[in-house]
Amino acid sequence: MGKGEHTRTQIIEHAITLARTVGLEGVSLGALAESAGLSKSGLFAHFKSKKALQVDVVEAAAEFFSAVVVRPALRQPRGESRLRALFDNYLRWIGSGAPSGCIFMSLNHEFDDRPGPVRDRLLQSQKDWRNTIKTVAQHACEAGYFHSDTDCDQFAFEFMGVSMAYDYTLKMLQNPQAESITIKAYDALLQRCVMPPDQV
Amino acid sequence: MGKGEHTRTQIIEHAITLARTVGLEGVSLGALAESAGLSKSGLFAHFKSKKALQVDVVEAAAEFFSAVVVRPALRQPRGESRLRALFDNYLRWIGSGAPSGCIFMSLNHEFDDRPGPVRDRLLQSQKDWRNTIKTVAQHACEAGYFHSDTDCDQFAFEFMGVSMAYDYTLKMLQNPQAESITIKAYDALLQRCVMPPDQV
DNA sequence: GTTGCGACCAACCGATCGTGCTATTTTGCG
DNA sequence: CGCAAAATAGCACGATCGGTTGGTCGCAAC
Repeated sequence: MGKGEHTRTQIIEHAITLARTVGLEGVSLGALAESAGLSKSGLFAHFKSKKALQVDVVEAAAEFFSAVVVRPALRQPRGESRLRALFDNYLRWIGSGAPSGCIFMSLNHEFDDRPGPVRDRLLQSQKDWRNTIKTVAQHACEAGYFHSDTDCDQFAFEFMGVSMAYDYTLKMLQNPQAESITIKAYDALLQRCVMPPDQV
Repeated sequence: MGKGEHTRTQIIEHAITLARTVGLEGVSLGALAESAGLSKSGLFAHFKSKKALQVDVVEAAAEFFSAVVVRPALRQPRGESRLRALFDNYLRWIGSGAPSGCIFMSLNHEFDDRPGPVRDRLLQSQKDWRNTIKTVAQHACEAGYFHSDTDCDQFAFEFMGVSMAYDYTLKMLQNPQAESITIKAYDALLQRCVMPPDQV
């Protein structure tokens, strides 16, 4: 990997950090250059345009998400433990970071009414994520952990709901009990889906 | 109401509309002036600063929310029907409008990491709303509709979760079944809280 | 009829925006 | 080392940003 590639990666990391607080549109090239320690034109040479930079940022964030949330969970055996890992990792993803919170939830709201390549890439990552949840839930059904008639689309929907409420309670309300409330909600959701032990 | 007041109200309405797609920071005074049919300076004369305008916008949105969601629900009798009305109105609030979606959910994500008067006002409205949900749920307990040991904070949390997932499924995923999925999720949440009929 | 005031506007300010074009420096290879 | 290529910086551009200034217009009170 050449030097340019390395710098480029660092730029994107700084962009992600800035975007967490001011949004992706709010990241100006001047501010980003200063944050990354380059001149504005030196930075700009790495990207074709600001829009392209934004797409690259979403791309990088999606890759990072997959690396720390999805792939580790997929290394767990199908069924309960994989589902558990998916939830644990996601909880950590949302709760950690500086500043904390899931960057995709912010970006989703920023771009849900802004058609274009950024929204398109964002939507793709969201569909992937949602599909992952759904598939993992289906495995839980096949493994006999969930009721076989569990609606896995519905499960994914409510799973996302709990996660969003967590992000909101953590970042906006700054409720220190956010995590424990979230775990309770998730447990309640699970309880509706799992087979009663005497039926296993 | 003088002419100035009327113009001012119209400006804020245009600002709310624009903010739905570009965010509140993204509403420039120039674009807002053009949208409202005034000169930039003519518009600016109505506000002390852009920040003050933003606070006024949040204020107006909160008032509107209260008028179309909260107050009509509070006219219903305590217990089941008031809770039902609260949910129905909120669902309509999220699903209607142009463009659709709850503007507070967007603003929350935009300002959750931006300390200042806008965030403060936003947080206040969120606490009010959350408190409304909680209180209405408590009334449902007192009326014997909910189990008396229902955790109403937990209920409010999960209620918000379902609502956020709705907003997301509607605006980002653009799933036409968003509403029916949401109603199912809400019913499941209710089912955990309501007294079984034979115990009533 | 003129005086006073609220509503509004054109022109402008310095700063910053994204984005080119042209050096200049730095890097990696022979 | 020397040298081409890659990486970065300097500089300038038109546009737009939030905000200011000075003033005009219509209307109501006197």
